[in-house]
Amino acid sequence: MLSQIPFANVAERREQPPILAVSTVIFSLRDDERSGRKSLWLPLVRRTRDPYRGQWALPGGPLGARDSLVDAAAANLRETTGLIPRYLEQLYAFGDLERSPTRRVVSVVYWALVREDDAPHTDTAATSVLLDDPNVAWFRADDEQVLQNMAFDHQQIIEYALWRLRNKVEYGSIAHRLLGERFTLAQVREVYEAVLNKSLDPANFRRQLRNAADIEETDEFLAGGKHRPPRLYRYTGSPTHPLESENIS
Amino acid sequence: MLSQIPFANVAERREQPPILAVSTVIFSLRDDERSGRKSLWLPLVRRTRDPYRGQWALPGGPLGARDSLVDAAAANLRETTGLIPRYLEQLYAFGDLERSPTRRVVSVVYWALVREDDAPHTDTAATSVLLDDPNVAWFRADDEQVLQNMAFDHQQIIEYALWRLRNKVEYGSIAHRLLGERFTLAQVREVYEAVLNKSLDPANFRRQLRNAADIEETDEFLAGGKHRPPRLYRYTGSPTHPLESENIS
DNA sequence: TTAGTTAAGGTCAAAGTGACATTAACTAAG
DNA sequence: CTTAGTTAATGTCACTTTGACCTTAACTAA
Repeated sequence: MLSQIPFANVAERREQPPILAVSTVIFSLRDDERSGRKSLWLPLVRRTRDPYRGQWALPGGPLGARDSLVDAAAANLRETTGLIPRYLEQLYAFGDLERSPTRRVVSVVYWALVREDDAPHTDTAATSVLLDDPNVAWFRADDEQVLQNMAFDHQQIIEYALWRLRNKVEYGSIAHRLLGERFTLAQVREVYEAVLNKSLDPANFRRQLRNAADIEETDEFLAGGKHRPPRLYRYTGSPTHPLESENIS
Repeated sequence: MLSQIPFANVAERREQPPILAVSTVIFSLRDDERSGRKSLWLPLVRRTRDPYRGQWALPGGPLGARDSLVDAAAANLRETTGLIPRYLEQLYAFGDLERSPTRRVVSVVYWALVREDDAPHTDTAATSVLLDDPNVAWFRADDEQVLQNMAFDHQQIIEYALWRLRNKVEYGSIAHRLLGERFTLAQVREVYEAVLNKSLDPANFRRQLRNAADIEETDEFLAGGKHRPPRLYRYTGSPTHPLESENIS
């Protein structure tokens, strides 16, 4: 594997100070024809330079000297994908020696959930890896084909982000961030079915959600379906700890 | 506040690439005369240089070019405190612009739990801030006096580590790491009482612990008390995710 | 032998959970 | 206008889990 970047020699690059970078894993909910259910999708960018030129990678870039970590992640995300997430949560700092074949890079990775409306799923066709035109595309979060051919250690990063998502305790906050201000209980259930990848009893799920103190009913209903209009609810909780949900300045 | 370090000027230092450092928050259990219960203690080191010379700080240092993040944390810990924790878990990466008054520093912070035996609580007297001799000392994790006078943003870091500890889901693993291989159910209860800072019903706590699949009884008993000898138990669980418990190489 | 102490297990009412049935309120087909 | 289809919303019931408390077991020290 050739590289045009200096310090490709291991002994040499190890003497260089580590580079600091930030990357982001973004999840969004989307209809999935394959499973019939909603499922999780994430945007990736195609690398235009070595190493891993042409392969898919997480959006990210070097940490600017004037940005805090979370600001750098947000700025980079806007530039590369056009996405403006409302909040970012720190996932993990990856710093193994051999994670980049060129220079030593320590990546602070953030993750976020965005609503379907905020996520311009520009091209449905871009869900195929075969496409060679655009440099940003959305993929199913469990698309093995794509994950296994990612640049750097980004496959592990995405898998860890998924693990964290599935092990998030708070019911309401995830749904709220994927769905928006107001949502029906059935939509929340769809979120959980997508994340946990299993069906849930609608009646029991409703009972548990309503008892969870951080979800509150509104006076509005969602009309338009071919059935009784469901009531809309609102999320009233706040992040459990400031660092678990960083604001973007 | 004077400083002998270059780039003290804000405009200047912002052009410098960020420095990468690692620090560690270590918790250990210890008898506490004040509360009558066991409580959490942590080791701090006294700074011998500006900035914050003379104040207490978390053990830590710059990231060596040859070390992975977790190895750097472990090596630094050994050098500054003599402690060799069996595992480290990544807590958070702190990277705000103004967290160090001199150069821009991004700190990847780890945390760990160590058993009382592994923690050489050398000097009981060192629990007082007034002492001026040693450069390492142990303090109660809720000692406001000390926390409020810590160097850098280390007070917030410790508070976040405590929050994470209190919100850890797994019953068994925390106790196992603070106590060792074999332990009585009452010792586990003491751990929880110390961490959560409240009393728990011994009978109900026992019932719940025994039902938790990752704790298993042994054939041994702990003799020596002035009462019926309690049975010893063993932790059989494994970390929920590799990144949640990094091995030290 | 007895008092003191903690271990270990049991009881019982209250609360919570999972499986499933019933009624409510809309749309669309005839 | 009526009826079938669909999902919303609530209720029922057996079963499990929880919190408060009691009883008995097994040791030490006086």
